[in-house]
Amino acid sequence: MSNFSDEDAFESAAVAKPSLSQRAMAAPAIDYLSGLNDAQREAVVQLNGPVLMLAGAGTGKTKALTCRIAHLLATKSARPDEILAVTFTNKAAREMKTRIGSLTNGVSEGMRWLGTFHAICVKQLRRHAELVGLKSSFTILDTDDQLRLLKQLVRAADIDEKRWPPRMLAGIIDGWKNKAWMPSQVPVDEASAYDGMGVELYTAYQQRLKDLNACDFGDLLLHMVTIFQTHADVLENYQRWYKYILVDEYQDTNVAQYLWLRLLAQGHKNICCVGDDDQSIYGWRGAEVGNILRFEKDFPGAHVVRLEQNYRSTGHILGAAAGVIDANRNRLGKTLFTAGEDGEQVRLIGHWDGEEEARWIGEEIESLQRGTRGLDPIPLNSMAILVRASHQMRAFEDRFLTIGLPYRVIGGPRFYERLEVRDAMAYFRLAVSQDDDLAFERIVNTPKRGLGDKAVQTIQMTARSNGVNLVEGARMCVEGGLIKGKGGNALRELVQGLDRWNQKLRGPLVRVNENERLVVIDDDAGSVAAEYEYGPPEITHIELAEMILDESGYTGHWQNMKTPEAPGRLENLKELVNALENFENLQGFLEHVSLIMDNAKEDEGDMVTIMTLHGAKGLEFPAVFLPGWEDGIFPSQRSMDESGLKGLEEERRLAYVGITRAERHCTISFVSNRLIFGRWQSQMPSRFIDELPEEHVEVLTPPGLYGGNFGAAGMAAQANPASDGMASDLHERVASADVYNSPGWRRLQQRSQQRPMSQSKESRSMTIDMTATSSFTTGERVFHQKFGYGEVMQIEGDKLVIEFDKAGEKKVVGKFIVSAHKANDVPF
DNA sequence: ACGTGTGGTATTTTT
DNA sequence: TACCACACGT
Repeated sequence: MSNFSDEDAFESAAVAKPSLSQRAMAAPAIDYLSGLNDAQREAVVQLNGPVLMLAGAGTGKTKALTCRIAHLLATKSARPDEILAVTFTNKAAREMKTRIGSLTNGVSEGMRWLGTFHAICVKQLRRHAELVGLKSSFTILDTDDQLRLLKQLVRAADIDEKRWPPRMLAGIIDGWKNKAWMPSQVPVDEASAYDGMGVELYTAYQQRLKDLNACDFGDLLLHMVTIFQTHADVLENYQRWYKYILVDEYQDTNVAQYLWLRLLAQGHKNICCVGDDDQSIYGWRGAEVGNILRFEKDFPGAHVVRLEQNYRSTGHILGAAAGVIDANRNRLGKTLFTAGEDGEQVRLIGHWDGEEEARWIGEEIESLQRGTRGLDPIPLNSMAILVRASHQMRAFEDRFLTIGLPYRVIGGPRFYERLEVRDAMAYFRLAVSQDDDLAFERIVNTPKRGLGDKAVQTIQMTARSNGVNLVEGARMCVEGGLIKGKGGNALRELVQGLDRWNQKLRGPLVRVNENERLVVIDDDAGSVAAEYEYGPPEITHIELAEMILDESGYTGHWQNMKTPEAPGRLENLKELVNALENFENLQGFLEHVSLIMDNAKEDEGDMVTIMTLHGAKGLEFPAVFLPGWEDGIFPSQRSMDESGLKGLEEERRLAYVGITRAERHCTISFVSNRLIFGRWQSQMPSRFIDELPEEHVEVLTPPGLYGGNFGAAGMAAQANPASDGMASDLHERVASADVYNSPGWRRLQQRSQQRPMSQSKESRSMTIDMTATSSFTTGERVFHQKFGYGEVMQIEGDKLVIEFDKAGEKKVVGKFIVSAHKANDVPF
């Protein structure tokens, strides 16, 4: 079937210098085993056969994993290139690589198969692309391209895009690919998804991808699984090559990844999977916790090692986390313990609304930073706010901006997902290959060239009827006079630019004469006679990139734009060009960029981190704040609606992940009233709060004269079930009812000041007004960003009359005021 | 062809 | 409330 052979596929590996590894082996072995506890050591030295390493949060899983690889190398069980080590993120892969490197004196250099699922699959697929109808030069589409393509197909199928958004189709197809279903393998009961057109469109989409010589992320795995399943010879070669297989975050694998792994491990079964079923939080993305739960059945006789000693968190934090996760059924079961101190209890506090929650956390952060309750000062870098959904970040950003607290938001749009970066990349892609129709579509009228829908359609028609790519089609349109005037001229310039940049990229066309002197030939047609070849490029790929962005008018486009975000966009473009330095050429850059969607550099300086719970997995912080623990927010209503008990359990694991990020301080909070989609809603505390064991929790009383917070929570609890009657399944109602009788709930109620309160708008806004100023008292020293320090003279609703030291008497809204004590401990 | 208005919608996001 | 996508008007 294929002409693939060991020598062929692994040629560079076959000639890998044994001398290097031998030299390293000869070097005194680093004592990597001594720093391990018993369980870790067992997981490291049990080299042969299937091993499942169940590694709880903070139990030193990466350490065990890297030591295991070091051990494989040190015992010469495998050469570096015979080890397949798979991670989910580039970050994890990088970290693993460096850590192994320091354990082995650099032997890990040769680990060519250490990487993400996707990166490794690309490497494989480039060699066997023809087996699935692709050329090895295939391009990898990002989600943006994918969506645009699907949109075209949906439109062509004459489907109502309002009722059946292409996004949804993208999700459906992704889901199918995650399950390793080719169009023909989609079960009948699912095939009719998307207005009965699901499979039909999936088929068309795959065909379109093939025509474009492209694949999406899901295809990378799917194609390799297909190849392995249909070409036994190819599979066998890989099975023989990879002597040992290691998998990180196994609980997050989807079916396609699972099949890929199982196929590769089938021979020797030397597979070591590391994971934690309690931290499986990507089910909505196709991850199957079942994969890890089933491991022992898949690999009979598997060694199961539990890492349960936690080195990260205090006893109370672990206890709280354990209490929550304990409510989940169907766990493999681990009990984390620590040799360290109990530390401080997890703190729990309720607030009137989100604004007050943000204000309180802001002050709390500042007091931790100053050092409080006899604790050492904690730098901002050691603190994080972890939210369920990114929109919750805003309240904190607003607040921190007004009080001037430095913060960093992680997990916004990623660098390579930014509009301007994608546009620039599209230009680069076209310079490399004019066959990239999607790239052309993207930039043909960016910057504005006066080419609208009609012009683009003409180009597409011309290209299609002549069987050429869009660039060629555009050329024909210009030369044939189909597109004239301003737009025509601009298009001509663009096409000429693309040709020019492509020439710069390839270098001048040359020919070697008898004296072996390079002779430059005028390159006109692009058809190259056999005796000609391209000389070395005259300019570097970095200069070329700058030239492209400049000559295309793209840089100018942003320079002329006076919108506030324009400077940032230019900044990103500069950064993009800077990133090129790490690569040999543009092609190499593009190849990697499609897979490396890392966040751009993290800002320097001492700042609080704000991020989602999902983003926080794998990280740790001395102090963690977990706001928004309210039913509907967290656990998220949507998760429960869509996935029922399964969804709830995944939310609970998310809660577990959140708590276990904390090393020493963990503060959970909830509010009684939240503005959701522009509506004020009464909130009920999260059911997870009542799963926190009482002995590990300290309930805080919020500051403020009125202290109305818990009263409000009581109101929310009463209001919610009544107004919520139509919602939800039995399980949920039972769970809600439980809240009233739970110890946690009674505790909260006892503390509450039952204030009569109607549901009317007036009374609610009045209450809000009161709490808005409730943190201040007359005579209190306060600080205002603009007016500086002052003293509260009078409180009028939500406004304060303040006598400022410098600015005199002013009336200001309470939310712009911050108590002075954080800036000055003993002000008066 | 491009800018403005309106209505519909609204998690989490490793690659 | 806020944003985005489309439809409409110029």
